[in-house]
Amino acid sequence: MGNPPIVDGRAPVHTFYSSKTWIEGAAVHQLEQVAAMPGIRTVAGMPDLHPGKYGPVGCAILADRIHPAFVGSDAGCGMALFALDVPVRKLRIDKAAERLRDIERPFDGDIRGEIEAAGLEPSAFDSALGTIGGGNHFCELLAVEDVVDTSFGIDRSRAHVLAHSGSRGLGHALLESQITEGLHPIDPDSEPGRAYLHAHDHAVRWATANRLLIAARAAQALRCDADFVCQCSHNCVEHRADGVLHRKGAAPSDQGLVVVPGSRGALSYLVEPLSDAPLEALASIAHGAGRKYDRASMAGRVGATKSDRERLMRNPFGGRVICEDRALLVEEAPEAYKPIAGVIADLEAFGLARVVASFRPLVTVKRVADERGRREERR
DNA sequence: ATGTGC
Repeated sequence: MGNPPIVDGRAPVHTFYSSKTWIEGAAVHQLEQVAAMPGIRTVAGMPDLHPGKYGPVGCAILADRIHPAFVGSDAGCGMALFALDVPVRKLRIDKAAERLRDIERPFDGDIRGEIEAAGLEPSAFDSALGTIGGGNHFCELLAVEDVVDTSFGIDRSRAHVLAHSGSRGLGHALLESQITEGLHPIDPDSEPGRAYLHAHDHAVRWATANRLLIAARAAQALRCDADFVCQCSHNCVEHRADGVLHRKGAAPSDQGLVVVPGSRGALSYLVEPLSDAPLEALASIAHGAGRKYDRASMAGRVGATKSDRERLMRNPFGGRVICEDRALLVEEAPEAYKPIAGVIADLEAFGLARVVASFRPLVTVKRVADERGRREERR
């Protein structure tokens, strides 16, 4: 079971974090505000809970209607993990980092073919397919740190690739269209409800195709092949028999293995969600470490000098960080995130998941400046 | 988060 629910006439709020886990009061307040809204049935807060723009991040919300705000502006955002057919010992980190820079450039392959192969309708945002995007998105080359459960076939020697990205302009346009209409809850069985779910499902499938293409580009850049391990979305909504289930920064516990990434300076974990987890967790688990500090405060925390930036371009394992956007380099510093070990410990303590394997980052690719260096000029 | 903006 989770902690005793917060109950006072509102929908029950079940939380799955210990008293030792850093949770901002503002995030708990947002959770309680959600629970007080009409038509909300149950709310589940995960150990990576933190405040968000349209509501708390790191939670699952069961409601009678669709709340586009709970899905947020990046429907379909999620993680995909692949095993590369190259052993880590054969990789030179600096060479790999140089090669991986290329994947942040626009994809110059057959985008229309990729869209068709994924069974997607063309959209106005397809030119971004296969690219990482901004914010907390990344593509990471990893080494296996430890395999706790050998039954899933994780090979200790192989390098892995983890893609964290979403639906780019597609999901953004979807939320913008809802804001125009007043951002109110929608009956899933109404015509607008069906239209939202249709556009949402399209964004989720686009985001999935995006992650697969990012990983394929990474493998191609490293001259190797990639074998699929797992993938899921942590920003999405699902019309189920028991209601409308929203996951905002929450990974599904009913769709196989899940990667719960730490910051770019910490381990990431492959976990097996447990089928006998408490129902109050709403078929969900944490989606990552969760932010500890807001973006704006990070320059003051990690410094903004040249040597500060140089430190941020390495990780504590001797790996590399490719991020040519100075502000982003600082905003997404490892210090901005909670320690992942606590999040994993909570998932295990509350019976939500167990660890299969852990990974350490070798190269994290984020923004790369384009030819004209425009992203740097803005700063 | 954002085909990220005058």
